[in-house]
Amino acid sequence: MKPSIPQGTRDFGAASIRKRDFIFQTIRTAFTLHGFEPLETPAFEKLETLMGKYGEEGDKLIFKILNNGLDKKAEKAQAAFDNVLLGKNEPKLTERALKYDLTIPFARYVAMNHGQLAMPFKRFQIQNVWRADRPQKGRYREFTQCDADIVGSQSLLNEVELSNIYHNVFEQLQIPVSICINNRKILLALAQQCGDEQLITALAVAIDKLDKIGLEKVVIELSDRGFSIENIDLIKKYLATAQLNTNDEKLESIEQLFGENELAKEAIGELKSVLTHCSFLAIDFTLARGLDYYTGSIFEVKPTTVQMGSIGGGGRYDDLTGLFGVKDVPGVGISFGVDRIYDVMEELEVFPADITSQKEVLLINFGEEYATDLLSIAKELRNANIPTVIFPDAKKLDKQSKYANKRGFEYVIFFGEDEKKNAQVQLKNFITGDKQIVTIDEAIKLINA
RNA sequence: GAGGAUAUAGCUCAGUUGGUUAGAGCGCUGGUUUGUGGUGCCGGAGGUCGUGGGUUCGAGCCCCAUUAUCCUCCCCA
Repeated sequence: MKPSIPQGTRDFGAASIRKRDFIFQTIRTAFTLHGFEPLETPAFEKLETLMGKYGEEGDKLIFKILNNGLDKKAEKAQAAFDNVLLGKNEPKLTERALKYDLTIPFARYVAMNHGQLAMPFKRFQIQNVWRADRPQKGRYREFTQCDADIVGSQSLLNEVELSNIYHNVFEQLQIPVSICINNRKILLALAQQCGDEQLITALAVAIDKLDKIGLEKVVIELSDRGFSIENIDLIKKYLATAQLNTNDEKLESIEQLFGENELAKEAIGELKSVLTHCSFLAIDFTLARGLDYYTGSIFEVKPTTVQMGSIGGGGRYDDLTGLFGVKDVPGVGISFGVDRIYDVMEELEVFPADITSQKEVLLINFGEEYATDLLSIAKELRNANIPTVIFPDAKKLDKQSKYANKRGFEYVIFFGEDEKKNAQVQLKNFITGDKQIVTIDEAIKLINA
């Protein structure tokens, strides 16, 4: 058979792992410096833990794991399978699923352990998640998320801290981004004005498309969804804020639009409070975000110079653990999409040059009789923190040298008959081509220089 | 779920209106200095043209089906 990997997955070679590690390190350091503690949860959860948390679409995109020992009757299995395809829970066929994001498993963890956790609880989590989505540019079926959440605190200071993490990390990674903020309460207020808070989902879906399909088509979609002409007129006025340039202008026009609406006043107050400390944030009243569990601030990060979907997102949820029977644990969190960040950085060519080159040394093998010497040279080099490879076979020297060249060793050490007589080594710099005969200690100094 | 594109050597691709032994670059491999790589020069291996049918005297090229991948929309990181 022709070897291949499943759709939407990737292998990571040495070069890409080093680059990915660079991103992970940057994010992990920022999380740690802001006092978040690490957490890991299983790759798969009980299906019931995940189902119904991501909306109808989300349920279909969850990777379900087939049970072992399935019912042998074909019709029964088929019926169960059809249920699963409809996005229903079907314990006879599948009762576990790969995790879809890090937030819901985290909520499950908090709900299970809230008695023991020191509140406010701050955790970060860097793990893979899986989605049975159709892969395309910047979209994978297995990808890595880096989440930081704070639960057990209503304070907007948390929003400020998380915003600062976004700001710091993308600055360090040298990705020009716009970090957008909005507040779900303002959308809820808009739904209220339209006569029904339940309309928020339909409203959010339509509004979110503004920059993609344009105002006219949004209006058409809204009217298809049954919004009245007066309501659409209101929504149009609301969307007009997207044209304004500054946060102040946007806030002002929204204030005028909503007047004395309590929710709107709350939302505006919260936005202003966060903006006081984070002037880099950009208000975007058309930002909606699909996930239903957000209730307050919502964030989204987009690269400004590269065509790519959002590379980060998050928001406040007042009752995430309520889904698991634990009330009154409000929280707020953000997420980084490492895979997209990687693609963006690759496109912008902003990976530091030195992460791909390692100061490694190759010891040329002149034959079995030198094994003991090579091992002790290697030991000295490694004690000096120099990654060292002993070429295992006494192949021709040009073969060994070619290997050194191909793998990108910075130094090669020759230790053969002549060198052994003088208790020295020949150190060759494979970048410059310079050779010199020196003692091992001198070689170590030269390499570490 | 809807739409579009592609499938030829290990990789990236070319292949002209269907016409003999299907090409290039890179990579791999051997030699060019029998203790030294990268650049040069010479040589070599490697493809039942995604799969299955059909049209034709003849198909990499045309038609149908199928599978896979990529891209767009939906949705998202």
